[in-house]
Amino acid sequence: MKNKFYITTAIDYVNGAPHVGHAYEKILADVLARWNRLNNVDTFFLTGTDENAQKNAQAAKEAGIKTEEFVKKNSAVFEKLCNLLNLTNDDFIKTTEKRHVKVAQSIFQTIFDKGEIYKKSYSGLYCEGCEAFLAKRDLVDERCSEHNKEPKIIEEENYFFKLSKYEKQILKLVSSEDFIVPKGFRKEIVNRIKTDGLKDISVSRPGMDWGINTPIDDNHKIYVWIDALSNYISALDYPNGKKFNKYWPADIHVVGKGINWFHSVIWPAILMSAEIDLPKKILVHGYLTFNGQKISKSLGNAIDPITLIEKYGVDPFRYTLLKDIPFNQDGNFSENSLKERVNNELANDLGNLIGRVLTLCEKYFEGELKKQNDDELLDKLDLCKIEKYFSKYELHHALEEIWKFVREANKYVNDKEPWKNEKNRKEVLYNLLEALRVISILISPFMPGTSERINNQLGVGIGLIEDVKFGIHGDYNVKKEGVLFKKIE
RNA sequence: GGCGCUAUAGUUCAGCCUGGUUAGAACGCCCGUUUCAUGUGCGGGAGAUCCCCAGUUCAAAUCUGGGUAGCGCCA
Repeated sequence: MKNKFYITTAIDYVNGAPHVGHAYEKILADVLARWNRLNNVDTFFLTGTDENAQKNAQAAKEAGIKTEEFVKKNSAVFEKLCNLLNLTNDDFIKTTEKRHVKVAQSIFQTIFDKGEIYKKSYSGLYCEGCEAFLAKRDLVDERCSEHNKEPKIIEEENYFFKLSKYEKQILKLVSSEDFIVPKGFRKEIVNRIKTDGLKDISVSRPGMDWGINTPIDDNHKIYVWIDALSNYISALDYPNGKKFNKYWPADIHVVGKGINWFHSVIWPAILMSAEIDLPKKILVHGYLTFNGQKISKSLGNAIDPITLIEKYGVDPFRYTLLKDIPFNQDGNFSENSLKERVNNELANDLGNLIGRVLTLCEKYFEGELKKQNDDELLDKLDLCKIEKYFSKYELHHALEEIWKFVREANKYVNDKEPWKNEKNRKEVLYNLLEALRVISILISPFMPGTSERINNQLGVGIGLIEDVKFGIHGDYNVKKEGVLFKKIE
């Protein structure tokens, strides 16, 4: 009874430019969104930016630009990235937007009215350099490791959310096999709750000049939990929007492993308190390294994905990220690997297959092929396996399975030798065209642009998963249009 | 410190949950072969102390315990 699919990415801080890791998360979500659309599921895909974070204000200050302008400028880069990545996101939420501010405040108010937000004084180690409280482990010789300053003990009043009240319910939620995937990340959360329990958390910050005011106290801004996380429902026009009624609860929140806790524990507790349905799944992915090195600005290797896309094209970029990185592990993205994959898998295996088949069709039949009998080439495709891999989010395995079929098709051309065997030439080529049509459908979530180019050459429209079988199309009129992938170097 | 993840051919990974054929694949390398095709395709070959130690078992890459290394999370 699955008739809708709501998927989100985390919203990104805009204190710097997007890096490959941002691109990876968005592509991952996009492939899943596209896959659901292929399966005729009404899909809503959301991504966006977290603009209210203190980090952004700090970065703006360092850059000597007004925070509003800084945030607007940087946010636009993230939005541009979404376009360049060819994402099918249905909306792009920015947390400075009115529609979001309204919702964040109303959730804060709801929880406050319920008596689950209360004021308490809090004392901690405050570093003036960081403008933030530090934990003991951040200290080296009693000093802030970054600023080499001794932190002050500061006492301030904050509003706290009674997270502790939800310990039992949250533990039950996160213990479920379906909620946090993959299971390593589930264990991490379950063990942590069992060991440390849940303590109330601060949900406001006093004396800040950037962020959303709490509805109950103008001296306090809403802290990240209630602010940023509520983007997932503010974008749907909670509480009465049509989209909210249709798409909430989220089917998948795609998040990096660093923010698993916030999504698996804090966010559900906030929703419980506000009496809103809970998301169904938190899909946690690992981190990327780039050319073998940790992605960090200080190392200067936070290579701009926009540059990479311009250099290599968006589909090779999408393909390589998804093929190279096992979804439940950290992975490395390297230009060298991209080059090898483009040359071998895209240009040779797939591109050449399409080239040779279309050339044969044009050479012997001028591109026109009437419907023929099934030669069982398509039986070599294991769609069930591909579907299984998608259901387990093992996209690199899904791709591998599709490529097995590509190789089968190449082998089939060799075995049948249609340039030699006139007798069954027509049948063989027709079966190959059917194979290409099916391959185009299957790769469309990963490489939508390439899929479209294949479809154009085959003279077919956009297909769905239900079209992945022999004999759907009828007669073909194909036209070869150059090579699909140029080799690199 | 606590918890979790990872460790398998030169490289990137699969297999581990549900122990049992000569531990699979891709890339790279070597050899053969083909021309419809993008120096493309197909076939074959070399290449692995399955991180270490111990245990369970008739049997361990797989299960258990301990270690080592890398990474992550700790509100």
